[in-house]
Amino acid sequence: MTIDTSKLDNSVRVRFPPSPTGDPHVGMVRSALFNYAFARHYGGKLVLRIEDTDAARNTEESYQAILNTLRWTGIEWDEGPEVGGEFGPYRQSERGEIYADTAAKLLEAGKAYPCYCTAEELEAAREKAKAEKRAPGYEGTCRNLTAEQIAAYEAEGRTHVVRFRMPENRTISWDDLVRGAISFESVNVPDYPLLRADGSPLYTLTNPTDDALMGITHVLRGEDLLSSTPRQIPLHEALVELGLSKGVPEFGHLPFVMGEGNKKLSKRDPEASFSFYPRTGYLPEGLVNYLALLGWSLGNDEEIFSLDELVAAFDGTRVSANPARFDLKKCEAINAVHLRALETEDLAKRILPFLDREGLLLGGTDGHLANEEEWRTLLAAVPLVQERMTVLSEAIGMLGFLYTGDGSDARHAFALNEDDAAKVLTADAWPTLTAAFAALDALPEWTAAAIDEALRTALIEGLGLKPKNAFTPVRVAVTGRRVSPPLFESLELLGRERTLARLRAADARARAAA
RNA sequence: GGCCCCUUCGUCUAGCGGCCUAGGACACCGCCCUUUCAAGGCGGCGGCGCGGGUUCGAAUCCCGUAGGGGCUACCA
Repeated sequence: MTIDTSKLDNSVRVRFPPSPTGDPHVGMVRSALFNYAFARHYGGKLVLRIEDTDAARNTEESYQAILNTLRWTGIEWDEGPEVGGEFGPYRQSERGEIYADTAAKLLEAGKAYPCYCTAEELEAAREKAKAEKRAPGYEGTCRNLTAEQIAAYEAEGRTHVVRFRMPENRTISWDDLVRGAISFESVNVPDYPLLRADGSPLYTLTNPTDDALMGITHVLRGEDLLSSTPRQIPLHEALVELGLSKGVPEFGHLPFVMGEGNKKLSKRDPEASFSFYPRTGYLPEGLVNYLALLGWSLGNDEEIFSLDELVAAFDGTRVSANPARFDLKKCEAINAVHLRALETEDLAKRILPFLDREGLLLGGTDGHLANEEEWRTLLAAVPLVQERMTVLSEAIGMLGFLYTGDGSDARHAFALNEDDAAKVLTADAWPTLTAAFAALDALPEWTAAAIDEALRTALIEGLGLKPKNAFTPVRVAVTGRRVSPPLFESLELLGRERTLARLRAADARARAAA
């Protein structure tokens, strides 16, 4: 909203700091995307930092999934795991000494203090405050302990956490990149823990410390962290005072990505999980485009753009402060536009793994998913289905009939969709099928144009059928479904042998029903 | 409860005092095209939460109010 562009040059350094717990979430991907676009737009750097300070919740699978997610999406990080950088290491679990040292300095300077309250005592205080309708935060019990009191606690064998000492009577404010002026009164921000009783660091310490130490200039993160900003700013200031940091970063809080109802998109919703998209056959181009639209717009009426175009346009000034509802229908529609724009060969390559996953391919040599014939068929079929698809997995249903065999090979055998067959291959369909068989069996030249002419002559002129009634039984007989790619081209691709065999089988079925 | 954020069609948004009888996209509904389904074309439905101000003039500025959301951990 209000960005001083004079300060935004190639010194821009932003970061994406995921916590490797669970499946990557689309909200997380959007956050990474905005940071990436912002960094690239200003010629700056994107730092990937893994915030794995909660050993109990982190998993290696999640860590790998995050890296794979970013790669699939096309988000490249300039510093971080696997690429290194001068501010590493980039996994917080490997930065223990840095945090211990920082905490010690904070403690020594009086910016932080040991707190001997037990979890039970804190819980009791919270309950009491709630009952008395007071703010339930930490009340500063140990904020001004004397040396004697500390010694007494130690003698008791009590352990302590380290708390940050919030400044008193101060208005903490900043100019949020997304929301403009925001301010909190420090009395409403309790002293918060930096170190656990076992001495291990908490997010509250590691996140600002690393932002400071890694020279982060702009923090673009979710709105859920907005209320932690007033505690982080004084910590940043303390780090500057201690000579550990050059300055306090700018903050921008991105709107939530919502799901059904008015709740944050939860892990319950299948579309919340990033893995849904590659699996279903969304394109990176499509997902990136849609995700960028969640809280951002180009400003004109254009909604279709590439990652590069996003980078070119994303200056950080057009981010909306409103929460955005995730709309899978629109995501599909955007994806479909990108899918339709693909070159034939490109689309064919992307479809291949889906056919393979379904067991529809015999496969080629040298690790190719398809043999030459299968690949040629696909190249010819792609133009027929391209504008009928929104996601890649749909190719399975639409093209499956071309990749089913007669049972003698390793592929799935051809099978009719039972619902469609029951509706269409009825008793009165057999004359149509018989006539179609005869016309095609006699056809000298097996091309779409010739098939078209032969079927029209035999069925529409010969039997006096309406096109819809003439072609639907043929379609179901040969492709197995009432909805298929264009019929004549489909028959041409399928070939005379399989077409006639399927017509004959369908004819027999229809006669049996008579 | 306290603190903070948010509020334009069902959804995502454009709009930053007059260009707005509010524009686009998705969804939805018609019609056209058509061998199915799509795609495409044309058209339709549908919105500034409410109340006060400020102003010649407010979706746009201010105040209030209502509603929604977040935070309030020795999680991140």
